[in-house]
Amino acid sequence: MADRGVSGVTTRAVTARAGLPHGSFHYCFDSKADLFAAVLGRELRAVLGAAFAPPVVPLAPVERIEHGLRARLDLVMDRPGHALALAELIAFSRRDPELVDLARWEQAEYRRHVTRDVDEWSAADGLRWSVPTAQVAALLIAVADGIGTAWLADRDGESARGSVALAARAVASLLEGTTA
Amino acid sequence: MADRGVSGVTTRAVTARAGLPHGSFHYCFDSKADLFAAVLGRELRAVLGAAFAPPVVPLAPVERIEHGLRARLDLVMDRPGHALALAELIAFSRRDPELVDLARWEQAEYRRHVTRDVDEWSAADGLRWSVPTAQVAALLIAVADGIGTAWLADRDGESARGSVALAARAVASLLEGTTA
DNA sequence: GTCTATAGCATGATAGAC
DNA sequence: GTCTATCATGCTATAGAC
Repeated sequence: MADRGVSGVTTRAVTARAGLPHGSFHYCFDSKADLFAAVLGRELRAVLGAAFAPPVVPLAPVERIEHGLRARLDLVMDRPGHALALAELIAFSRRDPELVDLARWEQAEYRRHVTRDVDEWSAADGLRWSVPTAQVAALLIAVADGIGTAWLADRDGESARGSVALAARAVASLLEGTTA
Repeated sequence: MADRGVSGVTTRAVTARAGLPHGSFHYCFDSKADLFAAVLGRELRAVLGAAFAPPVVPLAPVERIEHGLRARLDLVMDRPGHALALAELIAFSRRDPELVDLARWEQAEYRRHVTRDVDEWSAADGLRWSVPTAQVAALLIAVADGIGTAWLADRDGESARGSVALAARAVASLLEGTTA
């Protein structure tokens, strides 16, 4: 999928890459939709895990936010084909009722994770937000997603990193008692 | 494409929907890739046009930014199938060298437009940004994109509008001489 | 220009030998 | 469980009648 895109994923291509005969496909997966569901589930869980794997060192708010956004961007920049494929698979899966539920659930879970993460370090540093942290989390996720998507299109790393730094400053301004 | 996704766009489906015989396809378009290029080009130009069609009334900076972001979000919310199809087509087109150049060019053009727009109303109101406006534009585009994508997934309009309002406040904090 | 018919191929899935 | 062979279908594209 990373090499040839979603449309390049045929049962034949999959088994050929695995060095297996074509017929073996259907006793590993019931159908192609079944394979897509498995891949989507695994990848969404991987993104969810990776986003919080490295426990962040103590940092000032702006740096902390920037660090989180950068981690997401690095994930995309390190494996563009991979990120591209996942984006394509997610876009594709929005048509399938079963897949869309899976993606939706994982996304809600992701948002809960980010919200809790923001809650935790804000509390630890005695910081207060001027809006509910769930809303801050939703914005952070949207920003990270948008910056990653933009980079996938223009491959302009400097611009993407600039957006990250800028976004971190902007979001940090939503902390109470801050001055721009 | 809006109804059945990119994979549902077959030469047969297209001609059937148009009430034409199948053979007519290839004297309207050289190939299916040709059709995709035409659709992508038209849609990208439409987005580019719509984003600046309604000349905004005099507003304070935060409201002005919020208005712009809302306009983009409304485009998505008004025609989810349409937005979904475009997102899928863009994801798909990143595999094709010819299509990717088209998308890239239009995206650069879009960024130039937004930059100029920000420049214009900032100058008119005598406002100054603490970073180059091109960077502000890149962030605005990423934010708008991310919020739209999030809404396409969860269909939570309240959350999306909240993100827009929040993003507007956050971005406005990048204006010089502002207090959060 | 318009349309029918078909070539030529790739696909997802399965039947059935071993 | 493993693999070959094949089915039935759907696809893009084109040839050729009118």
